[in-house]
Amino acid sequence: MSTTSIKQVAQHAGVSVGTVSNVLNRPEMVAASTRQRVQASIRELGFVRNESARALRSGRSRTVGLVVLDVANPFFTDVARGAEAVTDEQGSVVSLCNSGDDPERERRHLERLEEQRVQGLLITPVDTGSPRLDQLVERGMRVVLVDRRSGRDNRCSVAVDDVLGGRLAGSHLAEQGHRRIAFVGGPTSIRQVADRLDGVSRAAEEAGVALRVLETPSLTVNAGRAAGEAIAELPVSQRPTSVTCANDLLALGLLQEMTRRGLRVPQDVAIVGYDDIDYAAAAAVPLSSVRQPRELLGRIAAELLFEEINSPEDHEHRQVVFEPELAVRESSTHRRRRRSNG
Amino acid sequence: MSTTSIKQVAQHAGVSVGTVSNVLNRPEMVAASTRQRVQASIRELGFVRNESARALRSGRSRTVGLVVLDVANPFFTDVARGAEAVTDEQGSVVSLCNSGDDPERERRHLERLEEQRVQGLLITPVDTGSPRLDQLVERGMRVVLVDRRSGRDNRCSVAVDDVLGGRLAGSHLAEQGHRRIAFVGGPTSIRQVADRLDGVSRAAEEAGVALRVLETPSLTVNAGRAAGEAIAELPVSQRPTSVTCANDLLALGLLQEMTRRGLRVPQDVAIVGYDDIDYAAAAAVPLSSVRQPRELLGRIAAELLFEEINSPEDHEHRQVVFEPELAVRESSTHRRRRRSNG
DNA sequence: ACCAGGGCTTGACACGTTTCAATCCCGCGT
DNA sequence: ACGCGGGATTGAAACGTGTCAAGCCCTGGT
Repeated sequence: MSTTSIKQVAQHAGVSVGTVSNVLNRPEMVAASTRQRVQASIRELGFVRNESARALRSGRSRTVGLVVLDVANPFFTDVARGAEAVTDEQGSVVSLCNSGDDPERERRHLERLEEQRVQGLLITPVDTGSPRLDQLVERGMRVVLVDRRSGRDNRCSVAVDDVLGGRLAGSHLAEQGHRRIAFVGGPTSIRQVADRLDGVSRAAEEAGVALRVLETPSLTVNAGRAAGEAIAELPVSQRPTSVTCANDLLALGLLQEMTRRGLRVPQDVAIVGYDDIDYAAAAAVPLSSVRQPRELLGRIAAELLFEEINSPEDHEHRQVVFEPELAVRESSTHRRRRRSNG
Repeated sequence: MSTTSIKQVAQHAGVSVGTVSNVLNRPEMVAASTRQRVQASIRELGFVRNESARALRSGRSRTVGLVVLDVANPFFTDVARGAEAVTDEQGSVVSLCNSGDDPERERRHLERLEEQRVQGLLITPVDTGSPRLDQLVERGMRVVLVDRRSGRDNRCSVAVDDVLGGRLAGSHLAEQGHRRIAFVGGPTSIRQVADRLDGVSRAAEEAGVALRVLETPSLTVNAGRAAGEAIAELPVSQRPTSVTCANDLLALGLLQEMTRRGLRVPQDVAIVGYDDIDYAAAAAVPLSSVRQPRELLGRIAAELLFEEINSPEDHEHRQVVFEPELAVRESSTHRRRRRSNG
């Protein structure tokens, strides 16, 4: 590997290491002629700064950690994009980690990020209840919760009102005349899932319609297919006429399985998804879905984090909550409607 | 931040720093009683190893870089998953970077990864021709090209035969009786795009059918919509009856736009995508697509990299090429066929 | 001629580890 | 009683950088 150090540059340019360091970090402090000579040596020797040494010496890295539940989920990639934009403006870099909804993997990532001495952490934790995060905060790690509300007031959080989102979906279906509604999603240990279910069930209660809950082991297309199988095999008299899914991947899987079995959407079963990912509108039947400001979520989370990093003294923790909207499309409306635009 | 160092642990446990280091790295070398005492101190003080210092001292980090063109593209997230699995087995960690197809962002990422002294690099470069990568290799960086064949023999590469993929798509369409075929994709400076086009055009030539090329500025759903607009507005006599897209995102956008304008797929325009992402089969009209072993691509790339890292002397660079397959679905077949399974 | 002051440069120390030769201690064989 | 071997521990050096007090030289003012 490129093993040239500041010392060799110094020797080559006939100056001291301190001067080279100054050229790199405060170029205005060094005389123009010297600066040029040093820069020439740097180029000639192919010198590359050693980030480990810099981090060690200055006591802090230029990295923030972003831990998400599923990198393959477009929701999180959009969040990541927002977070990365802000981080980039701050001259830092994002270390993107995928917990895959597995507490053990999450633990390993957190351990590593802490060893890395990252500046801070943006995280959608697998389990909100775990004390691990609190311990991190107590040890001085700056943490912002993403897509999750903080129970404590010792950190910032950026979230979307999932109860409201669930309610939007549920009451929309009730308004469409559905009397048997199902909710597909899980595991309910995930806070978002629980909140969305909560919203749907409140809406169902208010409208006086029955709610059936099908818990899934994960939030993937495959789990959606499996749920679709379960629903399709119910006797028609018991089968729900509409389903709210905890996210779009489930909804897409469900839709796919329905179609495969010859059940029509929305006539036989109406479907509402959650997240409004790009593929939702492009699905076999354009999917109604609860839309969240994904990229903004990431942006704001990162901004809060850097606010805390840059002025720790007069920073006070905030809990930001966005409101979702329902994008109504064909999968949940009986009358076929012409879409006004793409 | 947790600022306890090995020195403080040593003092607390009444041993020397060397011993603490040994407890951490070669626990079998230290007497059981001492080990337990040290471990107790570690827990009590909440000590966390400083990765920067370790990397500096040992001269190498435990990180490999993975630079992709688009993290939001499921193709790359699957590649990343494969690469991460292998990296994880090796006790290292992946730093996932998104160049967004922008040479400048790619440059910044490479610079940072080099400063980071990463163990190696898995990369799908924006521009194969750029000398930057060669310079990196010359400076001793271990590089494996992903989804791209290496012109040089100074590094490994893992790719899929894109010419073959294009040919599969093209001859499939010709066999279906199409006489006017279009190719949608771009920019053609991207090697994959050029190769796929090459394959399609060879197939067209062999079958003696006309090929029209629509170059797009990027490989996104939106670009697909725009291309769809262009195609739909051609006079029917000139309009291609089938389209091969350079990736599935384009195909989905194209499909969406066709449907919006009342053109039927596949009757009016047949479509074949590329990548066979999960959403392809779930699209409005299930999408025919060229399937690549995405996760395997990432796995093998990482395995080659670690082979080179772990035994640099007897490692010889290899160019691995996988063969793609065509997944035929409704979007390119005239007769409706029942899908055999999900 | 001398001093003050300011612009540049230097040199040494510190950051937290790992590594390794040197040392220590203890029990065993003679 | 003595030396020896070997396991356990120590202490110091090094990794590459940032920082900062101290020193250098030169100019301008008196």
